[in-house]
Amino acid sequence: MARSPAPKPFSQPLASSREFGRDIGDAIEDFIRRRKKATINDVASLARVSKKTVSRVINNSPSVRPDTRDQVNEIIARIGFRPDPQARGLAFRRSFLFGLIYDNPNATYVVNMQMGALDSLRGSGLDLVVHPCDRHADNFIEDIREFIEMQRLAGVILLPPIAEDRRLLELMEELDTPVIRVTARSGDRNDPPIHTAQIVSNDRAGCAEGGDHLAALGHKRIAFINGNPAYPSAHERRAGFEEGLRRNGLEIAPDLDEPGDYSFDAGIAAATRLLKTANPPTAIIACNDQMAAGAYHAAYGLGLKIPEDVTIIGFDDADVATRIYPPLTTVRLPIRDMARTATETLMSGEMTEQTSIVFQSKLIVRGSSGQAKR
Amino acid sequence: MARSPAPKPFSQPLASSREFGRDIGDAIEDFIRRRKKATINDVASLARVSKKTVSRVINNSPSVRPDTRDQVNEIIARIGFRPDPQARGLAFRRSFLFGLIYDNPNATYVVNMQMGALDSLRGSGLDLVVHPCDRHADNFIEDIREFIEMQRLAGVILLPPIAEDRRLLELMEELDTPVIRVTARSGDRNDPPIHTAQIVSNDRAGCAEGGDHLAALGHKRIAFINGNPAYPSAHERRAGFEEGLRRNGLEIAPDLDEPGDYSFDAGIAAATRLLKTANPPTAIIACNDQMAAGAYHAAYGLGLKIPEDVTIIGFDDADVATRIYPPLTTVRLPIRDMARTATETLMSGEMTEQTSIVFQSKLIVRGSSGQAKR
DNA sequence: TTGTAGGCGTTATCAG
DNA sequence: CTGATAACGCCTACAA
Repeated sequence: MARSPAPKPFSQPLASSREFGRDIGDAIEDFIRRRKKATINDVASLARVSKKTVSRVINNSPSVRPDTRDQVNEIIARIGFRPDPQARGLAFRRSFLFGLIYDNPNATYVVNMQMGALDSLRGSGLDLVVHPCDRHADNFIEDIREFIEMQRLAGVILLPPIAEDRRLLELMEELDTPVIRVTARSGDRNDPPIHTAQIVSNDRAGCAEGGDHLAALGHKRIAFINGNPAYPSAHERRAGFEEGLRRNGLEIAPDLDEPGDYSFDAGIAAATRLLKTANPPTAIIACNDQMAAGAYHAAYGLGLKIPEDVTIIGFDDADVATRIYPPLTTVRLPIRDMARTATETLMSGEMTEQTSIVFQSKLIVRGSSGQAKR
Repeated sequence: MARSPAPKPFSQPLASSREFGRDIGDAIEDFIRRRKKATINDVASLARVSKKTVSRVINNSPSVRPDTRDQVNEIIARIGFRPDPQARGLAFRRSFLFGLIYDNPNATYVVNMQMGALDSLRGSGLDLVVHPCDRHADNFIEDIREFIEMQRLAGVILLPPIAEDRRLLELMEELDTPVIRVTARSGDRNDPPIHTAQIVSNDRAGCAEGGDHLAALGHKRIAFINGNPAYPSAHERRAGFEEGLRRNGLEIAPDLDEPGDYSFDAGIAAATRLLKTANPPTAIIACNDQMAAGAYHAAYGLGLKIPEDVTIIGFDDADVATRIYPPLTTVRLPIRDMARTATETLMSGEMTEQTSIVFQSKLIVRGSSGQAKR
C-alpha cells in the first residue's frame, strides 16, 4: 500500500505590490480586459518565464528563486489565474476530488459527515463527491471500484457500516488510493487485522456513562434493545452499557434482552414486548435514537409516561433526540469532528496503515431519564 | 444563455460474442494479462482502427459503420476500457460532474435531494459534487463562482432557499453552465421574471387540503405559525392553508397568527404563546415539521394532549413527522422525485429558460389531527 | 465512413 | 534554478 504523497492543492498567492515595467503592466491590463480564463501559458508569457517555472510555483516546488516566485505570484494574482484541476488531474493521474462512500440510512449522520469533510476541504481546492451505495447489491464492489478508478479520486472516506466490509477493504488495498475508514472501535473481537488508516469512535465510554447514570437513578430492572448485530457498533455499545452497569453491581435483565436492527420499527416492536411483560423494566436502553423513538411510541401507545413510568436512553444524539418529547438522554459521538479529522488526515498524506485516531463518546442527559420508582 | 448540449456520458457497451482472428485474440489476452488501465490507444490498435473512430464509438457518433462499431465495442468490453473523464473533460472543456449547491439546514431534505439526483445519475458516468454554502458569508457568490468555474461543472442544481437568490441567479446567467433551480412556486407575487429552468413544488395544493381537513374535523379556532417570510415557501404555504380554510368558510384566527422562522425553537415559542392565551386554538398549523415538533413540546409542556386537546399539522413530511408521538399530519412534497426530474432534465440538455415542471404536494393524515372538541 | 494533425492545460524528463 | 520537449487521454477540425 505504498503511496506517493498527494500533490498539494493549489492555494491562492497573496498579491504583492511589486512594480512592473510599463510594458508588462499594459500587457496585464490588456489581458484582464479580455476577460478570458487565464492559463498557465498566459502567466508564463506575462511573467517572462517558462510554463514549467509557473508550474513549479503553483506546486510550491522549493527550487524556484524567491524573486522569480514573487514575480510569478504577482502575475497570477493580477490576472486571476487558477490552474485547471482537470488538466492537472490528467497530468498527475489523480483528480482533486475526495470521495465519500457510504450505505447509511441515517440522514443526519451522513450530512454531519459531509459537513465535517467539507469543513476541512474548504479552501483547499479539493471538492467532495458523494457516493451512496447498496452493500446488498450484486455490483456493490464493482460499482465502487469503477467510481474510484474512473474519477481517480485523491482520497476516499469510508463510513460505517461498509467501512467494516472485508470485500471493500480488499478492494481498497488493491486500488492504491488513499483511504480512511470511520468505524466503531472493535475492542477485543479477534478479527483479522485491518490494513487501513482509521478514525474510530469509542462508543463504549459514553455507554458506560449511561450505565452509571441508570445506576445513580436507582434503576435495577433494566431492558436492552440491541442494534443490528452485523455491525460492530452494536457489540461495542452493548459492551459499554454492560460495563457501566456491571461496575455498579447491575446487569441487563436476562428476560428483558431484545434483539433489534437500529430501525424505528424494531424499536416499537421490542419496546412493546418489553413493556407488556408481567414485570416490565423501569429503564430501557436502546442501541440508537431511532429505536429509542420507537420505544417512546410503544410506551405512549400503552398509556405510559416518560420518564415517570419508564426511563429511556438512546445513542447518537441525532436530531430526533431533541425533537421527541421529552428530549432523549443519549450518547453523543463527535461525528463532524471525526469527519474533519478524517479528511485532514487524508489530506496530510502522512497516514499509514497503523494510523488510528480515537474519539470518545459521551452521555448527554435529558428529560427521558428519571428516578426509578421501584 | 445559449448552450451547447452536454456531451453524452459514456455507457458500457454489451459484450458481444463476435469471433476474432487468432492473433487479435492473443493480443487481447496479452493485454488483459498486463492489467494496466486501458486507454483509447489500446482499443484503437487492438481494433485496428484509429483513435478517432474509437472516440466516435464512445460518443455515439452516428457516422460509424455498424460493424466497425460492434468490433470496437467488443474490444472495449473485452479489455474493460473506460474513457478517462479527466481527459475527456479537458478536451470538452467540461467535467463530468454535477454540482448540488445549497444552504439548507434540513438534513433529511438535503439527503433526499442527493438521493434523487444520484438515482438519475447512476450509470450515466456522471458523479455528484456537493457544495453546501453560507448565503450570509461575504464571499458567498465568489465561492460558488470559483466552485463552478474551476470544476467546469456539467450542470448545477440549486436548492431552496438560495435558488431564490438574485445575486446567485445573475451569476449563473453569466457563467454559461446549465442550471436548474428547485423552488416553491411563487404564484402571484410580481417578482421580476427568472431566466432559469426550474422544478417547482406547488406547496399550495397540499396545504389547501390541510385546510379542508381541519374544516372536516370541525375546527373553527385555528392558529398559524408562519415560516421564515424571507422564503417564498412561507408565503406559498400560508396562501395554501388560507385558501383551503376560506373555501370552507374558515380563516386563521387573527389573534392566533404567530411569526416563525422554520426552526424548532420558534415552534416551541410560538405554540407556547398560542396555547397560553385565554381562548386557545383547537388546531395549530405549522409551516414546517420542525416547528410542528416544537408545538408538540409546547403542548406537552403545558400538560395538553395531542390530538385530544389540540390538533397539529405540519409541512414537509420529514423523518421527524413519524418519530414524534403521535405521528404528525403533514403535507408531503415529492422531494426525491423532484431531484430525479431536475437531474434528468439537466442531463437531457433539452431545457430552456422557460422550462418549469411542477410537482404537487399532498396531505398525509396521521394521528396528530382529531375532531374539534369545541 | 475513416484517419491525420493538432490542441485542451498541466506536469515530467532531462538537459543546460 | 530554469526551460525545451514530450507526455497525460481524449476530442475537434479538416482531409481523404
